[in-house]
Amino acid sequence: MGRPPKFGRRDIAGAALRLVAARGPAAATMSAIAQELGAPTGSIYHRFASRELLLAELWMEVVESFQGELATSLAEARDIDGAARAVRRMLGWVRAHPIEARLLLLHRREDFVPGDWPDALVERAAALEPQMGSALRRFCKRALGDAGEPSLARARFALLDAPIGGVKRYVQAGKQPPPMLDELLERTLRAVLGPAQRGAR
Amino acid sequence: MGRPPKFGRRDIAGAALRLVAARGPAAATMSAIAQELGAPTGSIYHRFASRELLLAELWMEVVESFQGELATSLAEARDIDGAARAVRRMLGWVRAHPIEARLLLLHRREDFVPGDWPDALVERAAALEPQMGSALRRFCKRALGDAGEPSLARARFALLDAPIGGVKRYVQAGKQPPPMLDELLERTLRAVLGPAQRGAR
DNA sequence: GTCGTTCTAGAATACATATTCTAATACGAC
DNA sequence: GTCGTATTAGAATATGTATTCTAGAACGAC
Repeated sequence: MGRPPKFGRRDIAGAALRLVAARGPAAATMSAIAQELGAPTGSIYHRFASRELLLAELWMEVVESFQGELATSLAEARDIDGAARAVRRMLGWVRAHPIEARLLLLHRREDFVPGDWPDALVERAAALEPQMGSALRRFCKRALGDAGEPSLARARFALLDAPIGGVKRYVQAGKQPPPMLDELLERTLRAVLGPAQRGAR
Repeated sequence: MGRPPKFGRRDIAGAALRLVAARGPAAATMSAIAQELGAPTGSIYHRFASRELLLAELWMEVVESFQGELATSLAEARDIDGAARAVRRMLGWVRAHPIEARLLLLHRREDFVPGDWPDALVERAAALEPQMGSALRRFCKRALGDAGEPSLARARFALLDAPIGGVKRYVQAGKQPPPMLDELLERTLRAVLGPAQRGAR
């Protein structure tokens, strides 16, 4: 019953994603999204109560995809080699999702959701922080035998900050991260998390 | 002659900087800046022709400060130890300029200057890219004996991307980067740029 | 003191954007 | 075919922001 939808949530979110990737969140105005989609602005409001909700959901989906994969592969990592695999998989995600990577790595949450999360998403948002945090903590305990703050900080740097910092340049340039980056990040990982002086034979 | 100024360019830029650091570039509206300063909006236009010009100049100044210091200390680096010193100095800059660091590291140029640079600043802007680029290239030649793209990519990662990625977390949190970060970044540097298997000994 | 000039003050304007509203449509159920 | 309804369509509205404009104020020169 009722007229069949011509523009679904998926389509709308997709149009917004393309705009964000190409010209940043500020460019994703309701009229720009509508135009990108060939729809009137009114139709968008049949699917999303507000622009904020639309962008918030878009952001959330991308973060969940990225972080979900990373947390999963980190949960499987039982040692440094496993961690190296997790980093490689993160790069794999970026290579496989260049558009989403631009949204995620080139912009901040605040540019999508200024202030607090809309009520409809607080629960999903609340699940995000602990997921990554506990994945890291467990990994530290398991692979390094210690989940104290110093170890945690090391792991955060080697598994998150350095990889993200390293890959951002390529995402920004619209290029695929080169294979060499995998190697650089693995070296970094071993230098930071590896046994202190294993090199001495 | 003429009425003495009550609000100078310096004051205005300072107010804008505080707003950007605290709530992002979008929050630095002309009225917000005026309010932060206790001035009417009109006065701002006596100093800056437009909001775009104001923000562009602010951004430019911070980038010049940051990059100038980095390029200088990189120019002095004659080997890996020198590079490590340069990285430490970069962290020093961040520690000494926490507000400016927030502007620089937490936001993108596009959030300040959408599109091309205003005419008044194209020259200054044009000088920025080559400065860093040639500093890196010279360093590679001098310290690594090779300025090919692979070496350059390594140096960019070890000297720019990894440090920036690592420090951003603390800047975001409004905290000083801990001393441990210096150590992590130095390890990274040596792992990425150092002689391949020096460890065997 | 008067004049010329540089500035403060803040109201008025122009414009862009999110959101709402009213009407028209296209389909399934009957 | 008629009815009910979810949807398209796009004009109308409300709000926020950059910018401009008009007065008036404060100083130095003379």
